[in-house]
Amino acid sequence: MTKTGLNLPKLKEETDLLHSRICHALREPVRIMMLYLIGEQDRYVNEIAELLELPQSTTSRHLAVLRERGLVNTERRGTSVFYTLSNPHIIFILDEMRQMTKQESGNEE
Amino acid sequence: MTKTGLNLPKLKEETDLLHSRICHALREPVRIMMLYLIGEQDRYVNEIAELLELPQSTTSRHLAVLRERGLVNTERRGTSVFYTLSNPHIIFILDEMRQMTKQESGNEE
DNA sequence: ATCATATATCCGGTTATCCGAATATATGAA
DNA sequence: TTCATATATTCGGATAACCGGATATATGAT
Repeated sequence: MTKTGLNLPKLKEETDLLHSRICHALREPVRIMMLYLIGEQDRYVNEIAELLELPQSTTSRHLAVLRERGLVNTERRGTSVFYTLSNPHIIFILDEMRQMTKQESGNEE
Repeated sequence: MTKTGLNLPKLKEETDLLHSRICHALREPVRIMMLYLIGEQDRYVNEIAELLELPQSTTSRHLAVLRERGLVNTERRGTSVFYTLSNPHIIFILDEMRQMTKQESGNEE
């Protein structure tokens, strides 16, 4: 009989949450770039579109995903909408992942 | 003119790497569960299938994704194939994300 | 009110991923 | 070799996410 010391139903619940909040948001590489850009400083939509060389509608849609998942907040300033990180810890997490993959690409045999 | 102190091309490259290695692997909640199960102890395919109540082919395909992305390694023992974490740090990262979403679900207003 | 700018949403079409049954492959035992 | 078990892969079909042009909405200035 297979066993585990993990509380599977509880872990499943938390996993579904972290998946829908974070993993889904990180599904597209450009969204990760957007988080880094916003992490550097608050930014408005066209600024991000220009830096990443993306159409405005595409940029806005990606930002909407980040917003819906709660990773960023918005703040209107005049006609612009500034995006801010709701929790800068996401950058730490991204850096950890980045670090991990960098290590591994060196370990190949 | 829009500016950033980030090295965008380099960041993009590293972001693409972390995305294809990690984010893509975490695209499905069951794959996250699999990492936790394997992180607890080395496990073979049917064991994982049973614990997660998934068909064998589905389980094997998901494990293949984790393998292709370099998150797990395999080791044959008799007729079974044991899966192991190639880098346990992934569990730390998952826990960080889990923590982050738990905090946020309490912050709602 | 009208215009210019900034952002969000809608639209259709395309592509990628997923699923699980069925099949193929690999190992060990008889 | 033949059989049983364990795992991997193939298959067609369904679903979900993506794209960017076009359009709608919101703000501020004249």
